[in-house]
Amino acid sequence: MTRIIFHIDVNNAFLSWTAVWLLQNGYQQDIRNTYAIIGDEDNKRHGIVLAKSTPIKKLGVVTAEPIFLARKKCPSLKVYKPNYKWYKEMSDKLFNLISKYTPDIEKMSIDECFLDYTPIKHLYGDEIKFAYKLKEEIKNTLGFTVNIGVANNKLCAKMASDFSKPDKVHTLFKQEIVEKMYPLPVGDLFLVGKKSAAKLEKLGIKTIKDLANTDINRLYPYFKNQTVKMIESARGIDNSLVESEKNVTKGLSNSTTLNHNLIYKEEVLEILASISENLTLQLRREKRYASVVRVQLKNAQFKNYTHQMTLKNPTNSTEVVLKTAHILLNEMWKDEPIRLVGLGVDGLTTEAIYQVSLFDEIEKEDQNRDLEEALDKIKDKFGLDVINKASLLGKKRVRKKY
DNA sequence: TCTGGGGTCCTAGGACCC
DNA sequence: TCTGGGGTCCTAGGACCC
Repeated sequence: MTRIIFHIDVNNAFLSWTAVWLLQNGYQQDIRNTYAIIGDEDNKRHGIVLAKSTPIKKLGVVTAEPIFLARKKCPSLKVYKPNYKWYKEMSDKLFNLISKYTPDIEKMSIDECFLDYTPIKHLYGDEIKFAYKLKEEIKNTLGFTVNIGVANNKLCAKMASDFSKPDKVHTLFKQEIVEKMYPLPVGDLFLVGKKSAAKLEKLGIKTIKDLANTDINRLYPYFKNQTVKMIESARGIDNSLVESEKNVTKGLSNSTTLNHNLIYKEEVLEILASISENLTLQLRREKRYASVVRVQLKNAQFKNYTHQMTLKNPTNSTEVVLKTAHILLNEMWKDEPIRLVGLGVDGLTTEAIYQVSLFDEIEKEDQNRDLEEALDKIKDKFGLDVINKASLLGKKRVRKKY
């Protein structure tokens, strides 16, 4: 059966949403029509462009570009700070509105989702008319515009929603692939990023059509198990389903680039302590537990390191996560200036699954012993004094515990 | 003139077990 | 003496997306 899939994508999401907020709070001007960007300049050493208005896009300003470069292209540019709490609110409103029509929605990010129209077509009729109606409803009730791509699978719907912006409905049905998708540069294909595009171009593969017509065996040495998927994508083939179960996140993380590089391990630990509070608070709110803890460091040369550890029993305790992070930090520490500190949890479960059995008690003991060992290791390495100094942290809980 | 933050998925290699 | 092979789990790093 031929499927009908929508991809719904907010135009310049962060900028549009800030524009809506400003208008609702008495601001006269709609910043969507001005030279405006969303970015965070102060506090960070050099901010980057998180989102941009259509007028400033025309001056060649691109996402993720340093703000000072954008300012060179447009000296009159205005920078507005991101308001993530508001963005989450707008995102929820959008997905709630769409959910009125079907539960078959797969969120792809804060501002994008897929919708399977196939099972509801008999209720709402022609898909293109419905797409236009939905687009208008979003604009009129929420105050921002979206693009909607309509196609026979997720990949083509996603490609279609990207065609021209803003406030548009595009189709990319099977019979339109050769005409609408084949001429595009290969880097425009979903999942072909910078690195892959560069490799492909070296091989003389410049357009999506070139890739569609390339023999699998020729590319296999370069892209291994990704090869088949890549070539099928170029041909507009994608059988993946719209899965609402994917809306449940599998991991959480938080990282921060410091104002100045950190020299001391204790300073890094301080950041980790505060992040671990945030993350485990989120976990506890959602009644979820993490089985993997991961620490990320970026040095002054921008080299990234990660160390991770799998826990015996999933946890959402701040103490356990922080202690694990501390062990990992000790493993990784090279006495070099650190630019970014991050902490993440993975392998999330909805229950703290202890091995329910005779082994239960043993497992718990094991866990305790592991923690003891960890503490001992830390004490061995630094001595109690240093640890206490580390908790200039001002976080009494941490000091008490150590 | 430097270069954010939050995710997912894949790969390669090592440890460990049978 | 010279040393298998399959399976699973874990880790570190990297590519990609927004």
